[in-house]
Amino acid sequence: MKEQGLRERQKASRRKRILEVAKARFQADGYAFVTMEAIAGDADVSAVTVYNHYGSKAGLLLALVSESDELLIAQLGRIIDGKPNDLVEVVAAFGQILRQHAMSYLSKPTWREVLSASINEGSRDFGRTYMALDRVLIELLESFIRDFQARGLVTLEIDSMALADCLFSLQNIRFFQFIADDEITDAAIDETLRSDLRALRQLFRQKY
Amino acid sequence: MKEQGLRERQKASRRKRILEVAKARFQADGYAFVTMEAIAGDADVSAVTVYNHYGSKAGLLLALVSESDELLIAQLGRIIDGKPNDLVEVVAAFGQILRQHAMSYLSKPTWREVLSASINEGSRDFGRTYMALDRVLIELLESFIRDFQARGLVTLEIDSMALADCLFSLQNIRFFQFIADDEITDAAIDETLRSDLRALRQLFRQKY
DNA sequence: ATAAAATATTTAAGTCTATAAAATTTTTTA
DNA sequence: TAAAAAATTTTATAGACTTAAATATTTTAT
Repeated sequence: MKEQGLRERQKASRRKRILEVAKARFQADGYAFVTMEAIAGDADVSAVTVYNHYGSKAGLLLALVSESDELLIAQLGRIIDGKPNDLVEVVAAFGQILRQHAMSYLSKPTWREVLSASINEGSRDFGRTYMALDRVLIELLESFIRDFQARGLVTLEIDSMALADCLFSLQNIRFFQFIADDEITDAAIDETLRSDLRALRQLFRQKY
Repeated sequence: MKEQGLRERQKASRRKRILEVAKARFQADGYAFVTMEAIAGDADVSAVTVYNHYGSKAGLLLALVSESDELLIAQLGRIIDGKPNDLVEVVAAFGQILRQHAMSYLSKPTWREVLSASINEGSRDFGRTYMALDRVLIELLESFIRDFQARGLVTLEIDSMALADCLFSLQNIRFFQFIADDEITDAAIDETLRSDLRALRQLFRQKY
């Protein structure tokens, strides 16, 4: 740890306080109904200070989301403990944990704001923050694939990174669809993802 | 055609005029810099009327995008004319045409607004409009797959709809990534998509 | 210890999207 | 031709976001 002056500590504590009250407000009243003024008021700062720290209302949301990551990663890591023998099951479990974690944290409408913002801010600072989470998840999935390779269940020929990226992406777009539609259930998306992998297996198993 | 009263015709013509000036303005000045007032002014209506017709600025954009569909579908339809023997090539061509069409119509920043809005409005009216386009594209891809099946290149065992949905989705998330990042080239995404399919083929070819 | 520099926050003012209600115009219908 | 219906405009308002200037407050250099 490097020496922190008073100024830096104050700034960090203000920043933390803003995020805390934002989370409480979002959960209590729902994202759309919370004004930036209200958050600023709760945190005893001016609205402009909130903007200085987080850039936008969506920025606050993205900061909140990336906060919840350690927990998610720990949960996902446990998939491999069961020594699964089927990669399809791993991908399905991966998707399911992601969706359940997401739903335990925010509602679908609020997640839509998150995804929407992450695309819109794609190239900018905290758009990248969100992308960085994806990167971590892909690396986790890659480690599972390498485990399969080590156990002789997946051929070493395969570029584990490419496969991880692809399987994660497939899972991810189904996650998008899950979030986009209020009616779609977790079970329905799970079945879609399995159906995806089934179709791909059938396609590539045949020689042509 | 059913008989249209004067009122309906006036409404339709106003609606059309609004979309036309919006398109011109967006292309000339860039989406972010165009105000709703400016569009309304160009179309000789009040700003509220623009909102009445299209709901929001993003709504205008989505209406514009779905306008360009017939052309796209015609172009995509031509893929099958070359009688390709490799489904991977079909998917790659599909993605490439989609990206090129998109880029000829709007810039990446503007497309980010479109995608962002389509997620955010997921459940509502024109969020569905955008989803409907996806549906059409999936059906087109399915017809290609059935063509492959008819020619004995793909086993009849496969649920062509499930495969089309899955392959389109994979292509689609790569499209999202293409749009999200200003730096990524068309060629890079093409390679990623091919690498996806390569990895999947290697995975499912092996027996396990 | 203190003046100067650097940093962060606040105040104030304004732009733009979006919505709502009331008033107005125009077309349709009886 | 008067009443009803439909669409638009006017007016007013909330809230996200931005910018510039003013105001502390901490840091640093003396």
